[in-house]
Amino acid sequence: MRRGVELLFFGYTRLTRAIDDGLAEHGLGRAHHRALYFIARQPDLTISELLKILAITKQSLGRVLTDLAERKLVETRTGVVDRRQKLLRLTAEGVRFEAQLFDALRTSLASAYAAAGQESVTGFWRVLEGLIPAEDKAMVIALQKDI
Amino acid sequence: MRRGVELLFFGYTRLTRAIDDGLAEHGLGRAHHRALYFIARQPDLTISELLKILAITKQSLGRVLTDLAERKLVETRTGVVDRRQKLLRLTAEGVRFEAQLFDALRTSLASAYAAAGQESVTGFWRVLEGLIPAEDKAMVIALQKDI
DNA sequence: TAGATACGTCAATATGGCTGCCCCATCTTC
DNA sequence: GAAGATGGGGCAGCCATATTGACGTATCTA
Repeated sequence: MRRGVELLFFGYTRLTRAIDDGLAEHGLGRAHHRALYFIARQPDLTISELLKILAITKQSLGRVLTDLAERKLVETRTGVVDRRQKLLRLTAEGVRFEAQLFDALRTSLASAYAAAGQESVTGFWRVLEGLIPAEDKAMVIALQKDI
Repeated sequence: MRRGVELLFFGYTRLTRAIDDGLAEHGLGRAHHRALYFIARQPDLTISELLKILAITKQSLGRVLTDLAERKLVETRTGVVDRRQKLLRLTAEGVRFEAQLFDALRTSLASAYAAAGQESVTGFWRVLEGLIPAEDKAMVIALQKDI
């Protein structure tokens, strides 16, 4: 039990640290990366969808998105079916930047995957899925539909 | 790959959220819990050891420990072999409180473990171990010696 | 037309990090 | 025994990221 808690703590914090330098070059923090990541993942995401994923307040997200827009990493378009919505997308530059950050994550994860073996990776996923509360599960599964 | 990143993000954040209410009752935050946790884990830990584990600065930790001491959850004693050191310990109240918080974590983890099966749990551990950089590994292993 | 929804924004506040600098007590080494 | 290294504490100031509550506007739906 304690082992799981600790490994999760160390694994998560060390993985996230892997991209701090890349972010700092643009004067951004981890919060920006999280937004960037999920926008990259699901282009034309709306604000309210992103709010659900990140589980932060509108104000917190607003600041982050403003920063990203100022740096021309993210752009918004008015929704087609509902003009109140804003659809979020990465700019070409945003795509490049996110890919660069993701590369650092991928490198770390890939070496952990390789060291542990495919079977372990499946177990890793299974346990983590079990940690997600029922009310959030639908959202996470929706994300992974188009992996 | 993206799946691993996402699951780690959701799994970690959702697990940590499980204890926010318990902490808030004492006016504490997650930083306090992390200190509490590792002191519970290894009584008579020194300040510098805890600093290495948490990988934060002395000042940040200082504030946290002050809060915990004020609430009489943690106490310090002068080191035996080296009188400059302070050995950190939970008070009886601290032990009770940490156990209560840990219980929330255990409940979440236990249900994830049960749903995934023992084999998956082993894989979960293996992958997470692979995420810990070589320079931190010795420290984590030392922690787990006396599980 | 009335109400709900999506988004934006103001002000104020809290938490948890950081840097740089300086202090004291104690241990170690010469 | 003196000099320097180490463990710990503390100050001032800063930054990033989150919170709440309230209010405004555009747009959709009944």
